Amino acid sequence: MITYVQVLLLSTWSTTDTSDLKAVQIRPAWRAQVLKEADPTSEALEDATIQQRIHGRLRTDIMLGRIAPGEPLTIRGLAEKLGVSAMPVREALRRLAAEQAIELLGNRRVRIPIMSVNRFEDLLAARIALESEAAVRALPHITAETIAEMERHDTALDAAMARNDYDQWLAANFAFHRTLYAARPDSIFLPLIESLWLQVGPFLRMALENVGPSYTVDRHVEALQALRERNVMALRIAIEADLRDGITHLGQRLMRLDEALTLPAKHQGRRPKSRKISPPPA
Amino acid sequence: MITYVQVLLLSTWSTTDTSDLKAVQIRPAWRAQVLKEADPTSEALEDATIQQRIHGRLRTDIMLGRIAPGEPLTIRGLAEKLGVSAMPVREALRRLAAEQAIELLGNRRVRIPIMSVNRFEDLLAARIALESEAAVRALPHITAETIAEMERHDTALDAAMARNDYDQWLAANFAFHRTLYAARPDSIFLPLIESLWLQVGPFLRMALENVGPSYTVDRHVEALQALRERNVMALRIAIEADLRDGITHLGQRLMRLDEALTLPAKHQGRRPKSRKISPPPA
DNA sequence: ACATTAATAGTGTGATCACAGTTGACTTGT
DNA sequence: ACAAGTCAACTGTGATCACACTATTAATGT
Repeated sequence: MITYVQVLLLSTWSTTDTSDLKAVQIRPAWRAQVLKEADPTSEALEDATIQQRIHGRLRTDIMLGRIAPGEPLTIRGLAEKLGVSAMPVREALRRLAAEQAIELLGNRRVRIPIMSVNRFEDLLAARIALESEAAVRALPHITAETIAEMERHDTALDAAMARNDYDQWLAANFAFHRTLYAARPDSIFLPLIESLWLQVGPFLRMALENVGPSYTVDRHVEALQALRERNVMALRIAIEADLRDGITHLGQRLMRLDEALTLPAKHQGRRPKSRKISPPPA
Repeated sequence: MITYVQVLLLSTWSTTDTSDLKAVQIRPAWRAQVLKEADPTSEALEDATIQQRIHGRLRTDIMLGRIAPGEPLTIRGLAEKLGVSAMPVREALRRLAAEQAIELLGNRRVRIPIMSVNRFEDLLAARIALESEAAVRALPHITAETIAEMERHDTALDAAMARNDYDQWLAANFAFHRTLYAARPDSIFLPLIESLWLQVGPFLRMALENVGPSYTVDRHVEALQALRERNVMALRIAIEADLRDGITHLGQRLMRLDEALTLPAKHQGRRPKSRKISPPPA
């Protein structure tokens, strides 16, 4: 008899070290979902540079969690896959690294950053601090059209949730918030907030696929109501509650994970402050 | 090759089906801490890539306001000035653009973003929101050495102010705050905050040269006192007061400076109309 | 047999070149 | 003398190649 463990995938990586092995079944849904080809969005090629298109594509792929953490990302590989030269790809990757979306490790490896309890809590706190402030500062610029567009995104969100389309669910959720914050012209908040989304996206996607959507109370309608009433305090509360509700109990399970994992591996000692992967001993 | 996963334990059950079994290693908070790229603070690294050195140098130059807004920045010009090829320079510029430090205009022009009243107020609000939160979250990790280092930066700040050395004044001020926020390991706040510093830096420098240092009350000693007492509320208040006091009445003179900035740069090209980032599919 | 070493394929970095579009000083026309 | 038109130099973008280094595979030794 074999004991199976249902787990929430946080990250994957590869190595040749075979010490300390345990058997776990991996659900097929976790298999690496590589970039979908022929993404019909194709925001109008316009006159954008190739680097911009590559960047935008990889950006949405990461934000919506279409790229699994641990999946190998190489310049030449992406260039060949996307049918372009290596030049635009490396600039796009450099840009994504500056946005904290990917990590460029020193050993010629690129990966999506690993999620940890501390990092998750920090990301949530930063999102609440920035997004509630951005919402309040966007409030004076809200028009009826803005609210209408947010409502459209909200209905798209419900529809996506109804058919368990996590991809569209995440996209609609981000679009809902983005239209709110982008109402203020020349907002310096949006780039910072989207950097946070890029860091949370891959984890949210995996959490959704394993736990399912967790919105019991629709905070979006509360936010919309606060917008109509021009109620600053209600808006701030709604945004914070939206972020906290949709995420917190994922964070609670994350806590248990940390306990469950630190316990059996206590003999590994404290986590090293800074450790380099040592080259093969000569 | 073996694939490892970092997982969150959700549930366990038993069965006899052994299909689709894979070997994984469960190690909590495992971090492949290979040297990350771009440690922005310490640019004195010896084995860094050329692109990293260029990026770090331009980064501090912008943050301390050594590059005047409107000064022409070209890839080949910087490459020749720094004695390197154009390749590292363009990647460094791309990275700085992603950090909101510079603007890549559509008409083949690069510039430091111009300051406006709205943008300045947004930057101040974002700094307060992020930095006070980062300070509070760093508080549990503060040690005596941290406070000692911050005091050293504070004395350096006073010394720089005494001799009107705005360059060192700004550097010491940023270093003071950075050591505080960096006390929390793996802080995701620091990159976001430094992005804000990069946007405020050029303007602060110009304001200093035109108005002079404006610290009447030293909020840094209050912050240090709050750190020693582990007083969360006092720390938050001190940080916010520090940012607000040091900047606010600079903002009052912002109007005149804004005119002075936009006036001589009339032929710098129009603001890019389509500066928004490509939204994900909705 | 297993660990160690050598070899090979593959990686990011940096340099150089071609190209289309822009800039800005110069030429030209009146 | 002054404005409009012109052209050469310059710009960022993208492609291709060389190089040092790495990780994976294959060969080797004990």
